[in-house]
Amino acid sequence: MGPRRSRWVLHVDLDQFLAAVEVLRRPELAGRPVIVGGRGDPTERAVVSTASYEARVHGVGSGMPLRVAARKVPDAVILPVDHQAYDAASATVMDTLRGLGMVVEVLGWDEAFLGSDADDPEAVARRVQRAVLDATRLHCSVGIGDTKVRAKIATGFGKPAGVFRLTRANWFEVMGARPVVDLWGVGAKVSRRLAGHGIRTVEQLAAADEAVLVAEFGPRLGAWYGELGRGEGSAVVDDTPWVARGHSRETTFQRNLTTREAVEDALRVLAAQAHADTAAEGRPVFRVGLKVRYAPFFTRTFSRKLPAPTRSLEEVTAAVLDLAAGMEPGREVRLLGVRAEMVMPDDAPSTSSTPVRGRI
DNA sequence: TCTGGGGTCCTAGGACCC
DNA sequence: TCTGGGGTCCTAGGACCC
Repeated sequence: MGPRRSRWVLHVDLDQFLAAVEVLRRPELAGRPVIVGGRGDPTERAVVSTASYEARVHGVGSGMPLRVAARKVPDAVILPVDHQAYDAASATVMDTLRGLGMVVEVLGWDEAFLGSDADDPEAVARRVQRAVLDATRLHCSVGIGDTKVRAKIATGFGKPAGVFRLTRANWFEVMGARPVVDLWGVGAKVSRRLAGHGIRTVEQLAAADEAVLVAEFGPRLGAWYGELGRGEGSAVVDDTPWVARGHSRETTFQRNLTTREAVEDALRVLAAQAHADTAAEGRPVFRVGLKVRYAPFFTRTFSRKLPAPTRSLEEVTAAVLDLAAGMEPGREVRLLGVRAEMVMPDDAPSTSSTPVRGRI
């Protein structure tokens, strides 16, 4: 179908997705605090990917060290991340959404935008929830908006398993007095920089002088933050399949690496994995990156454009090892990562209008 | 509390060229 | 001898999202 502007944007978000999938295949876990993260071992260096609502009431959330989560909820069931299981569940959900006859833009494992021209979007939302539940036994929440930003933010007010409508008509009533960090695309850092200009709430951001925002954040981001405060932005839902810019593999070592040989061995493995991901797409690599996190927690990146795009693992590996020559000798290494950026296919869409576009 | 892994996009500064 | 202005490419770093 391609990009479509429709009357309504619906944002569909599965509730506690990873934990819900785990509970489905282990029904005895229903009602218990379930935490999914790392290899499921709270003594390891790992963080929480998803916690069930029963675990969240104890203050456990995504990104929290597994060790800490386990201490907060001693009787929690801690499970390893099982990519294959979530991929499969996600595929069923997305196929179900596509089967409803609307444009579907997949945002990640557990999220999608839908475009609808219906007179009664709440009825559409309920139909979506029913279809997903029937097909997968998973619950989802649906945000209804007149822009993507509003639809996305609306979903949070619908959770769990609800529907919420956020449009130009109620944007300031609902969001105006809230802190800017509640906006999709504003994090702690930007929030702090905005506070430096006396901008703390969504309505203050909406009314902010664009020249001030541009001076602080640059031409694109500055203008975009202003729009964000007003809930404005794209309402185009695009089902064009996503084309990855690159692939990366990184590992946090359970024990820091201390020798040159250990670093090189690890880099060969990571380079081979990243290269395999690009090879699976049949696209050459034009740039490689190396990420190093020294102990205790200091991160440095190196990258280099290759003399010419290549499909060769040997060339990718050689470039990575060459970049590693820039590492500080003698410092303990906590994490290593390798990134391979691919040549874009000729028919790929150039770039999006939305600066922040994280995907899983 | 001691901080994962896989992504994306933006900005800034220096090099280089005209 | 000192000094322009603009454009593009490259790399590092920052911020955010799920």
